[in-house]
Amino acid sequence: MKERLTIGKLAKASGVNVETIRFYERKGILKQPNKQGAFRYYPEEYITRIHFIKRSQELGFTLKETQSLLDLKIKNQSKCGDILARTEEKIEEINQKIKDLKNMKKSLEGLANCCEDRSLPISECPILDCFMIRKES
Amino acid sequence: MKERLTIGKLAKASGVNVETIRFYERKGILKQPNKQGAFRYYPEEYITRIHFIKRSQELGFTLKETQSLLDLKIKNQSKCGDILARTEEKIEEINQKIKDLKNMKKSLEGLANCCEDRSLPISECPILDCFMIRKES
DNA sequence: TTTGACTCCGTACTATAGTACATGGTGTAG
DNA sequence: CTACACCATGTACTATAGTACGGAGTCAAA
Repeated sequence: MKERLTIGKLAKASGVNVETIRFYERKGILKQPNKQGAFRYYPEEYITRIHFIKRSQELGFTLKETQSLLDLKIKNQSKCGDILARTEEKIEEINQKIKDLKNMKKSLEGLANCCEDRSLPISECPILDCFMIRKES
Repeated sequence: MKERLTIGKLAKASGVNVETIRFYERKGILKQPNKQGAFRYYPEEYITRIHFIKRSQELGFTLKETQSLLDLKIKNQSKCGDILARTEEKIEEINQKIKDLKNMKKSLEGLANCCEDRSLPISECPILDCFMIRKES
């Protein structure tokens, strides 16, 4: 055993499923390494690459966006500003999502306040009556 | 023409796609009405039902959750408190999502601040270097 | 050399929320 | 009565992010 990084060892080392790595390769997010013989043997840096993908997802980037981030990283014409732009777009997207969720929350709280007696039969539940009424915000 | 509400008219009246109504019926979210002849003819209240579903989605409920809301509405043992409980759970869920998004945002802003010169080649982009560093929050 | 663990590949399946389409049947207006 | 718009049904497809699995091939240790 020459301690080569097979897909199973890479998976264990980077904390993902073997199938996930194969999935990323199919999607073009990870490049298939040159095979020596029949198996894939990965350079060590693939561990970092997978961590990068996972971190990117934690930050709210989709796999597609992660791929484009990685593509930028590879192209040597890319400027640092390209990455910054992606980051700022994502911040804006997240701001919008937060706004949407806050609106939902406000509406739900309004509904919850409609309920004065939890033991009322559902036929007289004011929440369901309030349900269709939209706030004029 | 007896002005009966066929699926196409229901779709138009409630602002969804014909296929969507059929999809809801397959999922059990809408009950298929008794057919007179070969076609479905819907009572008028189906328009309200579809509006209810759509409103429920706007409030962050999934179709499955919407279905259980509608099920509660039908069962006459249900109490108003059941609906309130669902509403409060959903508020908690949304609070958690907002928290997660705010964490993402904070991290992304941290990354954006790493960038001092947009014209730097990507190989020297500090954002990508910062990427893997997690805040100890 | 044999065995057992691992790998390869393709395909199918999960969840969520629909959309699209082909084929054939129906209902009604002219 | 015929034409055309609409309906019924089933299946396949979209996006997102994987997971699961069957059957065949391979690598390495004993």
